[in-house]
Amino acid sequence: MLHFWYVHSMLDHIRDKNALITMQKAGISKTQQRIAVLNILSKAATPLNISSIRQSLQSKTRINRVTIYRILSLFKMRGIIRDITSSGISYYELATRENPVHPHFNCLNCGKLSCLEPLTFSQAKHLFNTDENFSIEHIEINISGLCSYCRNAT
Amino acid sequence: MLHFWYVHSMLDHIRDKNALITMQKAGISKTQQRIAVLNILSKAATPLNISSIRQSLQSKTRINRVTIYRILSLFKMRGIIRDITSSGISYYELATRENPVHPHFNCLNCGKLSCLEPLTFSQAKHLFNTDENFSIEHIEINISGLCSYCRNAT
DNA sequence: ACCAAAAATGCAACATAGTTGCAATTATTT
DNA sequence: AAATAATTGCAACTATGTTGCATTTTTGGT
Ligand SMILES: [Mn+2]
Ligand SMILES: [Mn+2]
Ligand SMILES: [Zn+2]
Ligand SMILES: [Zn+2]
Repeated sequence: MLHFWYVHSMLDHIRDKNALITMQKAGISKTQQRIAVLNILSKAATPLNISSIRQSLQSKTRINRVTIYRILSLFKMRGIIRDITSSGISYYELATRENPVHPHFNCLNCGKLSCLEPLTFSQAKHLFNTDENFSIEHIEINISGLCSYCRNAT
Repeated sequence: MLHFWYVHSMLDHIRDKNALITMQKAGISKTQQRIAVLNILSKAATPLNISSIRQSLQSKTRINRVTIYRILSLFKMRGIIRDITSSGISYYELATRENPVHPHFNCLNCGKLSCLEPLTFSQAKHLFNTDENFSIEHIEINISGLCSYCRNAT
């Protein structure tokens, strides 16, 4: 019989190792706090905001509020994560090769942020009449409405 | 000879009248503070954030910080204005028939927010593989990079 | 494994955005 | 013009985000 806790701790172990490799590659020190933040983001199914990250963290690692901001800022600079600001709130998600920039859907009822299928940069760029003199560096698309759960739970 | 100040005060007068008509139509009380906020937004060439609105206001009308939030919130509810949240900051612009929802460009250097040509809702909606069970209510597109001024001023 | 240097964290203090309850003021209605 | 209804100002509060500096942890060399 396969024990749930066993599989779980095994996955955690793999994640820890991946976290270390990521930081190795980025050339930054491997601290307890950074590993913890990275693990939470890699476990997450959707982008997380600061308060979600904080909640997930405080049950495991002792970590200061300021430290989380500094870690997220560093990770972003190094291209390890990217942030999405939807309706004024910053969310964070892993930025890997397999996970390119994509639009997001924000449920107006439950607040959940979901990832949508990616649009290629050129696809998106083609849409905007920027024959103008803007040099586009980033395109952020946030869609809002009701998620399937909230729509059916009237 | 045409006097600058004369044309200016004439335009101000027209704006005041328009503001009153707008609030009449919306069925809300016509207060000094609301007229002031509406005039600032109708004068603006680009969407304004709270601090810009506050700065423009304090030279003319005495108005409390909280009141501005309440007015903007009311105007938004009544469809008089719409807000754009680009990189975590809320901006406000007039929402008229002649000015439909459109993408915005945020200069990463000078921070200025510019309005881009509108995309029709169906055009935009067509882009996203939302054969999924989301009901789309709003599509927000924020593009960032360098504006012409900042790009040429290297 | 140990030590010094470098880097990261924790803490306190601060800044700004945004919200709420309630009393004072202003707008609307009669 | 007075009564009523609505709006505003004020104080207090929450949440997010930033900075300087002392303490702790990590790193790299021995
Ligand atoms: Mn995503
Ligand atoms: Mn605009
Ligand atoms: Zn929902
Ligand atoms: Zn610029």
